[in-house]
Amino acid sequence: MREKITPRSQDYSKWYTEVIRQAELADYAPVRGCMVIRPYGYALWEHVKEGLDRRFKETGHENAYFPLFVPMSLIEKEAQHVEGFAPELAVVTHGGGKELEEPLVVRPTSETVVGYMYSQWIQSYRDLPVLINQWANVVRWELRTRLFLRTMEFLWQEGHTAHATAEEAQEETLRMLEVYADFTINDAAIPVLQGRKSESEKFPGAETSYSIEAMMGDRRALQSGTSHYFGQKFAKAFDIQYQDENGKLQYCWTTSWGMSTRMIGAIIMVHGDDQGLVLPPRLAPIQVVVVPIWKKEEERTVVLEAVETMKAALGACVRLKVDDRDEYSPGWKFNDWELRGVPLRIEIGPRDVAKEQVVLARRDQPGRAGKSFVPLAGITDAVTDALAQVQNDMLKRATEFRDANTHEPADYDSFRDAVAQGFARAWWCGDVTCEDKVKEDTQATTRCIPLDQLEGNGQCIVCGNPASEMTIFGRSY
RNA sequence: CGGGGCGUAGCGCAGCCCGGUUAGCGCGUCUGCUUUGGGAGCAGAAAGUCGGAGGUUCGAAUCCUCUCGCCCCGACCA
Repeated sequence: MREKITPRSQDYSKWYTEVIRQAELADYAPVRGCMVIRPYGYALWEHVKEGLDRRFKETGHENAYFPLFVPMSLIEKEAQHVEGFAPELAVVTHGGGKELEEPLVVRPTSETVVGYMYSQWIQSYRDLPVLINQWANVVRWELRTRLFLRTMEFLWQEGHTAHATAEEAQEETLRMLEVYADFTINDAAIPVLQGRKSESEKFPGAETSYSIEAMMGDRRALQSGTSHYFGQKFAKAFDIQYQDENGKLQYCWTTSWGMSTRMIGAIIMVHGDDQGLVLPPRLAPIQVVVVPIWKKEEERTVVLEAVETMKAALGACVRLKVDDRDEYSPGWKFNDWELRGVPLRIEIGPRDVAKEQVVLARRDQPGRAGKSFVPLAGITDAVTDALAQVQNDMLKRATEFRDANTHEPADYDSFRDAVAQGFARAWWCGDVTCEDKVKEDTQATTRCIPLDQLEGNGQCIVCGNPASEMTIFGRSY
């Protein structure tokens, strides 16, 4: 028998790890800080990928692949970029039994190789914009790791674009931020705040960084996607130039944006409960699980026949799994599929077959509250409606939770309380010393400066100086 | 890198302080029978270089020295 999961209230991080391992999303690898993504976890990732990839294509992007190794000299071309990544680089110094003339960095991100290639591919304004995405793995030598949230190697997607004008590049940066928000809200059912990163939280080498920020079940923040505007910094470092309509040589304006397997961590922490995972229907590898129930052999035949009929009707429109394993009892299966977060469960036994109905149970509403009887005749509509309803309710619940834990403190004392319990939305002058003070006092950091700002001005919550922007503060992962 | 915890069967642990012959327990696994509407029962079976190296001893999971690894908490980060 599988162990009961540690309740979230008792030890949130233990709960998180246990859910991942017991639901078989991932496992620890023989290398410290690395994980194996198991089939169920990978299936979830594949749905994340599909949701994003479709949106990238819809916004005009193409996929390509750049190499894993980056010559050290390329990494060093952009000063702030090296500085930011140097401490977490994995470097290959030997190959084929010999010491390499130039060490190869295992990419922590690909701006540099991409920049190098773009400088060769881009000659004319007619070559622009270049809109490329790649699905890849990257390595960052993290000191403290956690499954999905921060592993040494992780899977992600990184978009890299080059444009003829600053405006175009800025538009692209915000467009992709919007794509991330759209995916996260509508597919992952996770409400997010879109905003700009402070100077200190910026991506190394970026002119402006944007992120989407979500609140986890323990009220901490998770940066769930980023989009960067580089201005001409990378173009100048990598000599990405084009000739404009007037024959003048110009540097490109570039962007990059990424979302990673960390998203899976967000899904676990935003929706999960003490029973385990709760997956949003749009991304769930299995949307509906059918648990047939019988006592006698003849009942088994009748029940399985009804299941087959149902499968024929439903299988075409939802990702359906029939759990006809003989070795487990129905109760065991209920618990098992709840742990795995399957959004809907159909129970069907001899009594149901006789009444031409099934029991439909919602994962997001545990116990009797989430159960209802549904006539077999209208099963397809009932199931698709229920899936849509679960998806909606999950987003609604997560949004209510976040809003209930987001405060607008009036003074620094209440700000400290607010940030200890969730998010604080407050005026901030933009000065790094205020940011540092907050971090020291409360461990909280600026998460982002939301794009949606109220009219007017206020006073910095820390120093009292005039401030023109409201900022979200919170403790983060 | 600082602090804490842990390495004994697939998983979770006991045994260690106080050395003793075939190293236990629960879950899981396998076989058989009975079961199946919220984590089934009985019977039987397989499975362990006690993280590694060295030492002390007639004898080491247990004592000593060294070492490797992992997890959790802090500083750095998608």
